[in-house]
Amino acid sequence: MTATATKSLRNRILNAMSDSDFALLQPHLDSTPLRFRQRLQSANRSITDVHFIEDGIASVVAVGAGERRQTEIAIVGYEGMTGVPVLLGADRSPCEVFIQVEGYGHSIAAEKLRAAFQQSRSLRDLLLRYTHSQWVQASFTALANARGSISERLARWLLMARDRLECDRMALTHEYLALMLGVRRAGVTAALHKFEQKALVTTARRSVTIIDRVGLEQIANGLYGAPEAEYERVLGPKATRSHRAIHT
Amino acid sequence: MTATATKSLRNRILNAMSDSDFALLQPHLDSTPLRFRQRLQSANRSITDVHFIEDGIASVVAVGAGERRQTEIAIVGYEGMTGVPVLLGADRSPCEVFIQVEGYGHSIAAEKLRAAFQQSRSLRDLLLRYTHSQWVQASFTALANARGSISERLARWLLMARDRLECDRMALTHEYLALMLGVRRAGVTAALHKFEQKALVTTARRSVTIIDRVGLEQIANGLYGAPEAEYERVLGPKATRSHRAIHT
DNA sequence: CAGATATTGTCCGGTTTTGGACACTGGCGC
DNA sequence: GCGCCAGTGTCCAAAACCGGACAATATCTG
Repeated sequence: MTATATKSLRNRILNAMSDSDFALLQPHLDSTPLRFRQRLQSANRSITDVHFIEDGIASVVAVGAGERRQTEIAIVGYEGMTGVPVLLGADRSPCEVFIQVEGYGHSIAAEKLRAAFQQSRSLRDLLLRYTHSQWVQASFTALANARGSISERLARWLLMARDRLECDRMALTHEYLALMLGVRRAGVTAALHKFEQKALVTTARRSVTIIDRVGLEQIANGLYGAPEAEYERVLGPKATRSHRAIHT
Repeated sequence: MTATATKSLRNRILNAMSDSDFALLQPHLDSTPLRFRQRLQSANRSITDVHFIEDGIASVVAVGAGERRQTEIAIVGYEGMTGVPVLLGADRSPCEVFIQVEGYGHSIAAEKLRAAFQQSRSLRDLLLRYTHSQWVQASFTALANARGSISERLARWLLMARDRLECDRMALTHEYLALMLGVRRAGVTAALHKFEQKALVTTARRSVTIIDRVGLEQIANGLYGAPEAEYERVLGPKATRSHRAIHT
């Protein structure tokens, strides 16, 4: 709260916690840039630190046997955090986490977070509620993958990304989208063309811009919405408190 | 430990916990049958009680908009428990849980479990480690749904069910398997025929019997194994302690 | 034993997706 | 100003899968 170099926090988890809980974490928080394709966690390797994201998008990806067998499980933006396994007492998991859209966040050493997690019941409750919402998101990813067409899944993905970037224009390649959805690159191209014909998005090289959000939600056909509602339900309304300040 | 009506516990979570943690739960545990198709949790309705399964299989299913849009996220047998959202501080979730293969288990009121969860650090750690393993299972379900063929997914499912029933013969209909995998019933029939031709299983009405486990693992093609290994890693080896006894 | 019902076997056409390939293009570095 | 190349548009044949339907066979009920 000193006058020098304060920065407002956007991360909704950090914002939602009590002052005392925040005080537990603040000494250990480091503001760090999140560069494109930066790997925050590797499969089956110890998770050293956890990131509360301020801007950008991180992907949680399950990797099976064989390099081509991977797909996105969940995405994390300023509404969330990476490293959920740390909370659950697993120092590692068979999933990778990497930055899909660059931005920045606040990192904290896994042990420090874990210590605070053990110390404060209210912090624990908050972080576990977020864990629940991420679980729900993963569940609906599984549902979307089982029953959804490429168009439906792509629409869902674009909407989820938009929510987290709070910006209609997203810099992504078809190749990357295909990797995330676990489909062929050409399939993404075709689906985007359909969206463009219906005036739902405009595309350019490395860029997709949403121009009809409601239309996309209709395309997503029920695959978008439930996890988002669940997040709001358990993490409370967006503006519970004014943005917290942090000095850097 | 009285001589009358003691029953050995098979549930691996109950078996893995310390005596004192078990003592916290035991007064509230009720042995209950789990009947076929019994619904243990409904989507978006308060979870009243949690089940530590002793025998049988429960399915966690995500239901989207439209009745046909549902698919299995995770399965739970004697290695686990239902009601993970209760641990995470959410009294409900947009998923259903119901009994897929009948058996029995020990139920406990959600508030009682939650109270014990808050009271004992070690109990909390254990239950959260299980939560992690269930998350990993759900992640690989999402991966399987995205990238796996019907055969691969069916092989994975049969192996997971076999692990939980510890029995090679399973009583299930193609219709039900199709519902779980989120595919057409005829697709399951065709895949089972392929398995039968390769002498991996034998089938009968309402019955599938695994006769070549290793062969099925090969069919599953990397989709089976990782979640199972993660469970063993975080929940410890199977026979950490002798089976606990409970009087009923 | 005679339905009635549940379950499985099978077939169809049509759609979606895949794997692989190749041409085109916009923008960057030199 | 030119070449390079990541990124995109497009095509093909083959496979997988779907929705729907109907027949055949177990199993159950009375």
